[in-house]
Formats: sequence, C-alpha cells, structure tokens
Amino acid sequence: MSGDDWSARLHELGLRSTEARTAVLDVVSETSEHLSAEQIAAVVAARTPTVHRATVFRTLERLVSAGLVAHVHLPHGATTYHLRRPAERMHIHLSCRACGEVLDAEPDLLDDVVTALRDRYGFELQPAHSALSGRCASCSAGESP
Amino acid sequence: MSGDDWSARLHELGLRSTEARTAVLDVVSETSEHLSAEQIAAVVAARTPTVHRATVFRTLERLVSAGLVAHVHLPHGATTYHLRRPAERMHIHLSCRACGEVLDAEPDLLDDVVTALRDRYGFELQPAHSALSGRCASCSAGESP
DNA sequence: TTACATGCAAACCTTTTGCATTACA
DNA sequence: TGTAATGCAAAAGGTTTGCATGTAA
Repeated sequence: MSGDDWSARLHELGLRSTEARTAVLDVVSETSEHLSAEQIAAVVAARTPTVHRATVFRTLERLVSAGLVAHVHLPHGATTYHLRRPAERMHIHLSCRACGEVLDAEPDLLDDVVTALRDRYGFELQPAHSALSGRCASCSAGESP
Repeated sequence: MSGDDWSARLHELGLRSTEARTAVLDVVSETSEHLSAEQIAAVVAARTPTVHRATVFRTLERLVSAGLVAHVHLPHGATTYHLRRPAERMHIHLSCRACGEVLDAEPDLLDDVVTALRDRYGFELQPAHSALSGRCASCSAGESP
C-alpha cells in the first residue's frame, strides 16, 4: 500500500489520522517481517523523534482493534506485529524453541482443529493469534528435547 | 507422589537434593492446577522463608530441563508450571483471549497437525508447550472479535 | 573438598498507566 | 471547540544475572 492512503483508511474506520499512526503503519507495511513493538518504536523514533515510545504501544493496540494490524504472541520474547492480510493470505506461525526462529505455515493446517474445538468445547480457535511451539527442521537434527 | 521421594528422584536424575528443590516439587505436586512461578514462589515463601524467589525461578528451570516439571506458555500472562505427566495424561491448553481462562483439551486433537508439520516443514511440534488462543464458549456468546 | 546451588540485590525487558497538554475534526 | 490522542514519567509485571557465600555429596 502506498504511503499516503493511511489517512483515508483511518478515516474510513472512524479513527483520527495522526503522525504517530501513519508512522507506525508505514513501518509495519514496509516489511513482510513480524516486528516487535520495540523494533517498530525504534524505526519510528529514527524517522519521527517526536513520537513517544508509549504512543507506539498504544497505537499498535488501536490499529489491532481497528483491524489494520495483526499481532502474534510468541512463546518466548515479545509480541510481534504485522500488517493484517486479507483472509486468504492469513497464516499460522511456528516458533522454534531452540533457535527462536518464527516460520509461517499454511492456514489450512488447523482447519480440522478449529472444527473439533468448536464441536467439543465450543471454543473458537483463532489460529493466527498465537504461535505453535516446537523445533524447526535444523534444530530437530540436533540436541535433546 | 508422596512428599519424601523427591530426594531419590532428584538423585536418580543426577541432581542434588536441596531444600529449594523439594519445596518447589512439593508445591507443584500438590495441585492439578497450573501455577505461575510467582504463585509457586508465594507458597514456598510461606512454608520455607529461607528460599529466595530467584531460586524458585532457577529451580523451576532446572526441574523443567530435568523433565520433572513441564511449563506452558500462555499468550497473555505468566508461564505456568505443573508436574510432568506420563505421556498418556499429557494435554493441550486453550487460552481464552477474553476472560483469560485456561482450559485443558485432549492431546489427540493435534495428532494430525503434528504429522502434517513434520511432513511439510520438518517441524517437530510440541503441542503441550504453548497454549492455543481463542475464545471460550461463554465469551464466544458475547462481544466483538 | 569442590563443584554445584543459593541468597541477595540489582538490572532487564516488555508493557501499562495517570495526568496534564496538544491537536484533529 | 470538544473529544480523542499524545508526551512524559513513573511503575508494574515477569524474569534474569553477577557475585560472594554456603552446602550436598
């Protein structure tokens, strides 16, 4: 998405367009990486020093509830944020306990689990919201469990 | 497990038997709940005030790597610890985003996912190690996503 | 007797919050 | 102009670490 549409997108969603919000959206939209709030705050600080770190945290929270940004909880380390993708491009996350790497996996993997949890427990799984934990291929070839 | 076997169990595993370790094992083995390090430290402090909080953290880490204790990462809030169960009694955890409740679910739910991840990515999923995130039945009946 | 475990204090990392001020709409 | 958003500072929550001392084996 080109940089200047953020103002319009925010207005569409009933949110005010501010320097902090567009700065955060710029950072998040420039990469396909999943960045921590800290990392985002660092880039924002370099470009727009008037925006306070705490505001970055608050802003991310707002953008998540507005649906523009998604966050993923990792079993170790900080929550990461990324631009929210259309449903077809949503993905689940695999976190390697050993090396910390976060891999993306196809969303269909958990389809049956979503159904089973709904049927058995009435639990509505949100597969993208928290990473699955285990060992990546390279680390599996190595150490102890 | 009756209280005094811990010393022997620890020795079997090549670990020294200490006041802190048996105190932590006592607390963890007395309940089927999943307790945070903080909660465990509080109970230990009440019974054995000589054991320092930091030691409880270090001790839990050791007991996990020794295989006596398991921990589960929750998407919100502190990591929880519980006595490690034999494989048949292992379970996965469902964490409700809305109310914070943690539910236990049957381990077989993720069997196919374990296989699929191994086949597709060489990723060895450890289903008990981190909780799945979503909304529990009561909270699903309520608010917005 | 010596390597391992602990107490203590302090730092660290990530995030949240109260409150006065600013700025968008 | 009124309300939503921000800056600032401080604290909160959870966890880790360096170092000197203590203790199980």
